[in-house]
Amino acid sequence: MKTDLRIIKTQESLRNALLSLLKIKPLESINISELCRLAKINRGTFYLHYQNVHGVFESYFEEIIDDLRKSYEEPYLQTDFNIQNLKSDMIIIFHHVKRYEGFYQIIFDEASPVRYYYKLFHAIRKMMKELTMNSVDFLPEKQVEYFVSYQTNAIMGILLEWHSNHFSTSPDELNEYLYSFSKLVSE
Amino acid sequence: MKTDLRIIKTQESLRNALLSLLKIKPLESINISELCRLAKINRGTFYLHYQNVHGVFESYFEEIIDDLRKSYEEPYLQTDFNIQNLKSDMIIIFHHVKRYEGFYQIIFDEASPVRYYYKLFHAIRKMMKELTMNSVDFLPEKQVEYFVSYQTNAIMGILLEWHSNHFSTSPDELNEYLYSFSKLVSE
DNA sequence: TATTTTATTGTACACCTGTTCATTTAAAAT
DNA sequence: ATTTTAAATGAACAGGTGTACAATAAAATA
Repeated sequence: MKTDLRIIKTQESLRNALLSLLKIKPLESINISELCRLAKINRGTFYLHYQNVHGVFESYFEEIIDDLRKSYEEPYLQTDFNIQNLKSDMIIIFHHVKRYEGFYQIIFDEASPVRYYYKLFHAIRKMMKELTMNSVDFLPEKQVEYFVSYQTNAIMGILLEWHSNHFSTSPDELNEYLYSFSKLVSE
Repeated sequence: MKTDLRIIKTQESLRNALLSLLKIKPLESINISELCRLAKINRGTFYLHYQNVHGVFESYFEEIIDDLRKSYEEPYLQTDFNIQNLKSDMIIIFHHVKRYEGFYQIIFDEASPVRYYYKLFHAIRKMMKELTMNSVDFLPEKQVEYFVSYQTNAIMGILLEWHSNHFSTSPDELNEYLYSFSKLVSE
């Protein structure tokens, strides 16, 4: 059973309207009424699909996250599922964020709900868990969960620093850093 | 020149009203009008002090962060500025979050602005920088900044995991984990 | 094509928001 | 105690919010 065409049309209009508005003003300043006016959608209809403007943005962000997931799976398909080392896998994240730099400016904006941060965190965490699961199987399960979150968020710390300098470092340089940091930690 | 008594009274009323409301409903559902009604403050007056409900909460959070800073400085005063090792310093953070568990439930709530996360991040980062500065002076400055953010956010990853299990692990246990993870990373 | 289903619309309502401005009132300064 | 300063108030306004419901129109189905 496929989705009603009217639903697709409504959601597309709203997304396009949001993308247009984002080119001229920040997300926080966009309200439902003006979004609906631009999208030529009745305001009541809006509430049949989303709760607020963030809902429209979030549905777009979910597709961007899907793109990250695909980037992660690709190399495995190519190399016949040979597990590569953690560091060379993480460069995928830096390239992904760089590609959608404009969006990640919004994701990491102070006013954005921390929900966006969590969405990215969980996407990266899932990769991280696959990569580290085997190497820490001597740890109790609870501790493994903590370790994966610890590792994942360390990388997100690099993203935060990257954002604070307006993504002015290259993905390759960041990957070098990441590699050297993991050598550094336990001296 | 000290603050006008009327200002203090207004801000106190609003804070008390917010704390009362937080006991019965989530932060996101509290609006300015009801907050002012409860605080017996004219709504126009509210805008002379804050932009939104989060502003009232944030001013309270800043004092909680100050408390963390003080906890961090204390041991140095006691032990005559002997720099202890990184792990034993970080347990302060776990105890702090546990003490204000109710507030950190809100700070880490999906709907909260990521600004709160950043506030905590920067407080911890400042401690982390002091603690690691000397041991990585062979790195170029830019890389040091990345490393400090990497290290800081790793610890915040533990806090995220802690929050997701409703702070059910003890601070001492978390500190054990943190210690073992730093041994683990570069195998 | 005719019929059924359901998404969208238009209208209405009570309430919230952010701002302005003249007036009142309380604190600070003399 | 009186004057000066400035914070708080109350009223008003245009616009946004979230919800409800009957009417319309477009898509799916037979």
